[in-house]
Amino acid sequence: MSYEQLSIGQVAERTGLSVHTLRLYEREGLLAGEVRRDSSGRRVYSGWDVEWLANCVKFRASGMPLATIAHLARLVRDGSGNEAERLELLRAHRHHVVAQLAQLQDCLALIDAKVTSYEAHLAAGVGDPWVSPAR
Amino acid sequence: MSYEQLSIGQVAERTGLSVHTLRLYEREGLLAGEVRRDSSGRRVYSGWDVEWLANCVKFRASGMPLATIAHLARLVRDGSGNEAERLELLRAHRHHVVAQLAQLQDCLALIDAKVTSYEAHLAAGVGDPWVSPAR
DNA sequence: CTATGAGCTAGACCTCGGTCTAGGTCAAGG
DNA sequence: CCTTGACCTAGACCGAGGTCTAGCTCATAG
Repeated sequence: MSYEQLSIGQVAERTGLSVHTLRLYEREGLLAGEVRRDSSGRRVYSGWDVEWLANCVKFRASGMPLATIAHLARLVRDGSGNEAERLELLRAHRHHVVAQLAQLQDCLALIDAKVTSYEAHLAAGVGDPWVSPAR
Repeated sequence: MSYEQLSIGQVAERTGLSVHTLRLYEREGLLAGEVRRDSSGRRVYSGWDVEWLANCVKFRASGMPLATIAHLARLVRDGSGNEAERLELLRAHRHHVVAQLAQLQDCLALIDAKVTSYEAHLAAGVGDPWVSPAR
């Protein structure tokens, strides 16, 4: 089984992150497998690194701070024996995500109410649905 | 009908924002009704302002930038005649929120998969479900 | 009369997450 | 040989969104 050998530019392309950001993430300890270097010091990523980074992108998109991802990465890097801690971390983030979902649903309901009322307003010429009371 | 007269501290209490943040929001133009002042220059908020701010909080929680909220506030402040623009702005944000919901769902699926696999791992002692391949 | 507490302004400061620059190394191609 | 382009490091810079400080004005309570 031969591992893919990817340059930072290729990884940037497939993860959607910039090369700058990839180097930042590495400095911040987000990578779960230490990055090897070729003979002239350039980073060599594996396909597995790309998968891990794709997960990082999702974690970021769901509001996980870099420090937390770094924490998780360290646990994974440290190998077996801390699975309970990883699970705990994931569950904590899960709670966070579920809370965000609820908030977004809530906001969506507000928007939909306003949109509906503006549509009615525009169609029928009824009063401004979001007006400050005269004072 | 008598309007409520609220101090900045009371508004902070009921919106969950700090007084600092309330003043920031005002400077940034997020308020849809200009804030009056009492005889000695202190801000006097109405119940309507609090409602508006509660909406702002939801917008913020769903990722709307301050500048966009300020834009919406300006439209509302300017009064009738720009309802179509407000509607457009709300619809744009709605799209944004829906996209975020999808991303969060996606992330939730990832987390749930990992959580499930860690639980199985911990219960049964099977292999580390998130291990870097040996290399 | 004075001390306390809430509010005021202007502006400094902070964190987070990127983004970009300067100045250098290296390999391949014309 | 020389240019081009991708990569390297270290570190500056940036925008967003808050948060806090200094120094002031008031009103109320003791």
